[in-house]
Amino acid sequence: MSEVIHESGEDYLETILILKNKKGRVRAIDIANALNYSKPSVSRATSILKSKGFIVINDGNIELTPEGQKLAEKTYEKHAWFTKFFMSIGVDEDTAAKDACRMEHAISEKSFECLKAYIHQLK
Amino acid sequence: MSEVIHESGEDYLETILILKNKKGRVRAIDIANALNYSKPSVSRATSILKSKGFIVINDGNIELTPEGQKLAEKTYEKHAWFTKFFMSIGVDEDTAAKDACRMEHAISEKSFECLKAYIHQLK
DNA sequence: ATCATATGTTAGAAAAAGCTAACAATTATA
DNA sequence: TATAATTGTTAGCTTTTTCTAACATATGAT
Repeated sequence: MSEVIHESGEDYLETILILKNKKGRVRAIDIANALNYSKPSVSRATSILKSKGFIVINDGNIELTPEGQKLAEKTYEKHAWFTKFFMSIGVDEDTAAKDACRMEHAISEKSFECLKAYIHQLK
Repeated sequence: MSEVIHESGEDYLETILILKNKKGRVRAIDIANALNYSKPSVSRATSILKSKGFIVINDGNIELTPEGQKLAEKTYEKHAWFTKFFMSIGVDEDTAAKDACRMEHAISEKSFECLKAYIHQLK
């Protein structure tokens, strides 16, 4: 019943956002393919996200609520920023992407803002 | 049976290293107090770490094996580095410490080395 | 309209890592 | 030494998040 979101929940929301922007429409199967998860895993995850108010499902189409959208965007921004930043300092693309996937859940808003500002001011 | 170490395993090893350096001797109860975990949780975790060859237990004294020591040091170095770095860019101590606790598991050796080198070269 | 393929759900298992309750063993004090 | 306190372990539960197998429902092509 808790409104708490877990790491995997953030991953699902982020994936939904990316798929939405890429294809317009998001079904459970698209998430399963994107994350390489089984259909039942996605089915369960989406039903939890729905019950917590992060998504709604109309006719099989999965949509982010404003709250879900906000969270997804925050997560995605961190993901994109870290990927780019790591690559800019010499990390190979593969490692950069993989690490970004974890950093996006590990860093707080506060530290992220400071980090972005610090790196930005360098240029 | 896998030799894989998980995030929580790294936390235990790191805690053992810190306690060892602080007090010389490490018992299960010390870990429980340090991490605010129950005794059974520590009991189980140490028995797993032992079976994987990261620690040995003599007479109730928990000791890192060379492999355990190496991993603990790597984790601790990341922890210390991130804490200091975050604080240096304006993050409050509390947030810096909490974030470092997660970053230490999230970042790869590769990215960490690049990051350290990049920040160091700035000065 | 029927049959095949694609999509979604239910049921039940597993692993990881925490917990409490209860018991065992050790250590320390009166 | 006997009792009390501390430390460690066992058993069994919980949550989170994955899985497979089996079933249900939709979509789509002949």
